[in-house]
Amino acid sequence: MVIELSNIFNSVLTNSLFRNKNVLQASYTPSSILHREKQIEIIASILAPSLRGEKTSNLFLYGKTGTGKTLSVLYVKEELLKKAKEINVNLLIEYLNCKLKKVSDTEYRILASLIEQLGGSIPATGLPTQQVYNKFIELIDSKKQLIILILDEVDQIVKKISDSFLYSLLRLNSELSKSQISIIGISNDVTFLDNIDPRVRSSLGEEEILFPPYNALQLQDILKERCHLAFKENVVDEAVISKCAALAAREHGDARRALDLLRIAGELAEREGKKLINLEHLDMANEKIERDKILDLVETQPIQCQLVLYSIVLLTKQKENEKSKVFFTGDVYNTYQNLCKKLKLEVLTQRRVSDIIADFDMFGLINAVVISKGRHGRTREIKLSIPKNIIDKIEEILRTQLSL
DNA sequence: AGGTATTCACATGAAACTATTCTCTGAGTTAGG
DNA sequence: TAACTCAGAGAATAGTTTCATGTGAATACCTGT
Repeated sequence: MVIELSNIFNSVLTNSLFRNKNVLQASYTPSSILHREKQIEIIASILAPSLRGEKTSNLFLYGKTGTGKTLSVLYVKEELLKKAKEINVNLLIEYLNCKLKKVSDTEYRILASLIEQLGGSIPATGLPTQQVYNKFIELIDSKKQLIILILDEVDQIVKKISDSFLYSLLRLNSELSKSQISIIGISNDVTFLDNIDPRVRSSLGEEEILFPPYNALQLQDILKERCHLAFKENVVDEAVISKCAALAAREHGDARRALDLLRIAGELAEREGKKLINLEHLDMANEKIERDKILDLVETQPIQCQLVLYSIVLLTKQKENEKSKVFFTGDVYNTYQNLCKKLKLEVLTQRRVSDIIADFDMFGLINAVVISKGRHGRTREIKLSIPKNIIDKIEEILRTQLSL
């Protein structure tokens, strides 16, 4: 056993296709950012006055995931800091991703983590929020300086806390005497600005920059560049790259997705002991990403939702051999009820189950269309919209999680 | 035959309820002066 | 005495139920030919 294992280890060590896998990870910051020159230029020109010690406009960046928003801001941040140091200006730029679990839940935690980043400390719980505010202000205002606050995924804040928090952040300047603060908001929800307090809107969106999705050609460029660093010579050929770009371009031009795809394809090829990545690996990788996404979603659902899903899976299997392959909300609810009784769980109302079904529809797990069957009422026609092989896997997961 | 009314089986909305989490206050505890 | 800790009251929140209202077309029911 020991020997076999060491064989595996050794083959991984010697046969690796990768030169540096990190390059394909989301956290990696490339030295040059392709196809975002314009955006970076605009960001830089908006933030540039900070080098003269002037307050800059608030800035709002939006665009779909994987379009280089975070990357671009962080790049400008580094460059700005470098320059600021050179000419000796007191400039502080803080980046905070509001989506991180430990951060995002409450106003308190956001402030706390901001304070922590600024070098202060605060107990994890127990203090009144106002006091945390004061401490925050005190910390910022302790000396004359300019602060630029980058809030990644601001939409999360609003979703979880309401926009009043943003409002007070934006108005912070009036409470500061020595220093000044500007805020950069990043969001991948394009409609975000439309449904928030107009006061916040006008003030956060003083300047707005849209990050359009990459097209397939641009993705190719990015991939090529990274491939060079990530893989050894002759591991990836042109066809693979262009296919990879095409796949990702279909997913609203998500560069992160493209890189993941390539990395996973590489890992798969490596595991097979191949010397180069071919198109099949890419397909497998694509499928794997898709599958992982779905399975993850299924696994993290609360138990009642899982039960509803399980009912749907059961019905799908049952209807497989019958003439009419469709079934309706009522059918799902019945099966669900039976399952609940069997498991001695409390039964949710039909109203709720209806909402849960609507949720699954939104996730894309199922396809539910409202139809009218005339005299026989109105209901949803439900279909699982998942490849067959994954359905089995889901059934398995649900069965173990529900201990059926 | 052609038109109207009914009716089903849920969808969809709003409000109320509930259990859990979060915030905040003051009492109690600790430690340093 | 100031700083810290912690329990419990009160507020916020998410998940759910209750109540109310809406909906599209197959079907039942007319109506006049």
